Amino acid sequence: MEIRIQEPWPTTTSEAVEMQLRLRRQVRATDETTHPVRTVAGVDVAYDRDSPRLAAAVTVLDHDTLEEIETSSVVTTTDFPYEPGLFAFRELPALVEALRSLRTTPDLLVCDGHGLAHPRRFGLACHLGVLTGVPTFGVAKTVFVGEFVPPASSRGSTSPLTVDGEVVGAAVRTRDGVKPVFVSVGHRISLDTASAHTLTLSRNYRLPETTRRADRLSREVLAGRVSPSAGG
DNA sequence: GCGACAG
DNA sequence: ATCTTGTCGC
Repeated sequence: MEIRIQEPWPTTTSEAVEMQLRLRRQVRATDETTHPVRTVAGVDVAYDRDSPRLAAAVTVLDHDTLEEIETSSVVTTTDFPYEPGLFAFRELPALVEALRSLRTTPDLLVCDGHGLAHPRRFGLACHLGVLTGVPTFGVAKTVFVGEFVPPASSRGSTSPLTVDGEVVGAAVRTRDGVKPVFVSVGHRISLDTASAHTLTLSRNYRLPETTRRADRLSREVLAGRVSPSAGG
């Protein structure tokens, strides 16, 4: 898929924050999909324990059957240190490169992390959505900002994640009696639709199948068991 | 000032 | 994120 980037990529913390504050105005939290969702992509990054090496992976699945349609991966390094609130600047360059070599343009992108449920309302999912123009949402394993009342213990239960009364996401129970995941809007989708997709994609495990596949591929590639950009 | 802090 | 043994449960 094509992804255009004209601005220089931030190098410092202040430049990164500045970019987030500027780009967040482009985020739209409403459903904008004009055609049925056929393909859903999951993205994830794996890091090497003692080197700046990292592997980014994308897996495109058929929305209905969850069968793998195409994959893409890349191994590279990063200079941007991990900093809560700015970790998108660590992962995005590699993810964009992996997405670019995709021949398919996914109808939906599922990110490993938050979207609007971020200190400046512009997490990785929002950033990737604005960069690609594709509807995105984030599914995180832990809360970053906000408060919530634990949803009922049965699969499908949800409860709002709020910051000073503002709903920034939702705690979604994807499995009976298992810790909920935290869903938030990235771009061009509503929270309800994102939550519904999360449940659909997490029928047998706590995390969406998209995220699980991308996570596994990124680790395999980083370990050298699978060659990068091998395609689907 | 202190603690918390997506991956 | 990554490092790790055993353990509880379906």
